[in-house]
Amino acid sequence: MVSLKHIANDVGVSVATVSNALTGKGRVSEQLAQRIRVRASELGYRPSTAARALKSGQSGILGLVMPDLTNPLFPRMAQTLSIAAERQQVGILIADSHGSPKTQSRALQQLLDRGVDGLIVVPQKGVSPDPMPVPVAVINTASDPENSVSADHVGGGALIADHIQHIGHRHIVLLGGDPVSEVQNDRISGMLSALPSDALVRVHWGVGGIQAAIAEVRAGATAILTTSDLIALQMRSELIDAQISVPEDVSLTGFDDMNFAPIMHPALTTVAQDVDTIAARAINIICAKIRGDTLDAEGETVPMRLVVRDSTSPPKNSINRRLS
Amino acid sequence: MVSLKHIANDVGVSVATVSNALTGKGRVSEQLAQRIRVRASELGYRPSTAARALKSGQSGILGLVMPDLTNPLFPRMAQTLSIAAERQQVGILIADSHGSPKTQSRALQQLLDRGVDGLIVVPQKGVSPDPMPVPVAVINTASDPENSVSADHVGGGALIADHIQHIGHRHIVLLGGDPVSEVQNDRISGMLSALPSDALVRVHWGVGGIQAAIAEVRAGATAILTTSDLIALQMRSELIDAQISVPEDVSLTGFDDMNFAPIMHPALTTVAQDVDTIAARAINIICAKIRGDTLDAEGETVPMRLVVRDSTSPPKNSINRRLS
DNA sequence: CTCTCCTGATAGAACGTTTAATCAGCCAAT
DNA sequence: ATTGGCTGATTAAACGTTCTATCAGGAGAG
Repeated sequence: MVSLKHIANDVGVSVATVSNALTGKGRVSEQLAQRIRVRASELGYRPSTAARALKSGQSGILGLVMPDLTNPLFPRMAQTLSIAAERQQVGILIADSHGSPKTQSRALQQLLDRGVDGLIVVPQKGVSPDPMPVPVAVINTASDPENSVSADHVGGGALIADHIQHIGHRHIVLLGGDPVSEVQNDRISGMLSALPSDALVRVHWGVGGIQAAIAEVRAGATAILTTSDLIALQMRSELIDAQISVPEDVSLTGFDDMNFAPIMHPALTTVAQDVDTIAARAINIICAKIRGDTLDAEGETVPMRLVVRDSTSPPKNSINRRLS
Repeated sequence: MVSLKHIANDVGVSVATVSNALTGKGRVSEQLAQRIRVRASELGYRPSTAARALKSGQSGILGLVMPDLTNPLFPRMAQTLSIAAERQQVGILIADSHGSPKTQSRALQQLLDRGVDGLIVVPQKGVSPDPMPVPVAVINTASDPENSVSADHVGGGALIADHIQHIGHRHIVLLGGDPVSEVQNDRISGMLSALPSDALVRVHWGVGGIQAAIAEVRAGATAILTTSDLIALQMRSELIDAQISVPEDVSLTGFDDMNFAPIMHPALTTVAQDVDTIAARAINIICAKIRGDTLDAEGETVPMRLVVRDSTSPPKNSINRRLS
């Protein structure tokens, strides 16, 4: 391990001068600085982050807490975060909160003990984290717009519902996974807001909802809007069993544009979260707070993007309905 | 930030005594130690990892480098690693190498600069990392059995091929994604090894392989064995278009047991990596090396597990074949 | 009574970096 | 000729922890 002292001895100057030369902070003649820089790189000098952290009180590390690392959005989130973090010269320490609020706060504590400079938290359903001694950015929660960055789930729901009503559907099933989830509720309410008042709309939840949806289709529903690609995939399976074809008999949509959505059969119409923007914005919020900057109204939600594929089409009997 | 010095002043002893009392290393009378511990916890003392790292030269942090964080195995890997790491009191710093060997070595360098104590690397296809100044555990590479832990891809291939031949298939297509991938080659060769010599076997690769497989099915093939669930899903789509039903007309298998495999239609027969064991073993290797322990022959591969679901069945004409 | 041994506690250095304070020269201005 | 200002470099302290060496004091042995 080659330290400032080694370089200092080697070049024949003091440690402080070496430090100044390398960081460009103090007063060093340009030629000496040059000589030091060259020698440092020759010796393969790497500054000790531990020493820096100790002296400055900043570790240059951010903590990332997710409720469930197997959440399909985690990979993309992690990737974008790590790229954005790399650009800002900070590292990302991950922690899993295994879905339970208790382990969430334990995970937070662990990260704090590791000396993270800030936290990025995707909170449990309905659990907002306690006030923390370091800056926090919360993802996918609209509760505290100051610290949070979230996809516009309501807008996304509206987007896809508008697409569906626009191509002529009037008897529609909305299918959610878990009524406790704030995110899923937002999506459903967004859908509801975009559907015309003359439409016949039914909302179902959970596993039982899938069978209910099939019954609804038998009763004339022409579209099923789910709050997750996973639910859509499951629904698709049941529809095959029930001999109902997509999109001829019924249109089907997902949510999140997961990896398998484009290669489903038919390719799934869905709505994509702009994970990149969300992650980048979260990093920005955190870094700005750490530097003490006042950030200018980053609180808005990030719009979602409609991805129309093959699982939606006008209802086969839409013309009849319009004539009636 | 409350430090040893605060506690020392508060209790009226020296810093060294406080340190000894809390770590239990020096010689402190039990009653004094008790008093110090109580006071420390009252003041909410948290040892500074930075100072510890500086003094000891160990950061207590492991680096995890993956070729692509959107890889579907990453979440489970990250989750298990983070749990195992938590148990061993170490943190996990993630880095993405975006698929390119160049950024892989940059990512490694970045982690080293952050002072990680060890590295867990899932290397690029065919790229083995340079010798490193810290212990390294390589995942899914059989090249260096000393440092590496890998799923038994060959065995997994054999497992699924054996299942297929066992239920009567004799005309079989093997479908790989990328012939450059060592992992996929292992899987294919495992399949080949388990198929009886009287079977008619064809191997196809890449996107063109999907159409080739369909042609093969038209020519009498009764099973398609892919090297990835994603390929299987894609194949499934094309089979629907081609009016070929699964598993009645053709059996289909995947690899990896990804999240969507059980909810595909029909639910996909596949082979699961024991990610938990792999991750735990990687952590063990790293921690043992860091402590300087000699580890006892952990080099073996981790067996895979066959998951039989609904996408495989005996070929409809298997009886005819057996009679002939 | 002195010497040694043991226990319980302390002083102080060290890890590598940053930074405020200081200092030696040198030139110009009073 | 003393003062003041400037440049280029150094000294030393500090961050919080660990750990070796040291020390005070009491007990026991000679």
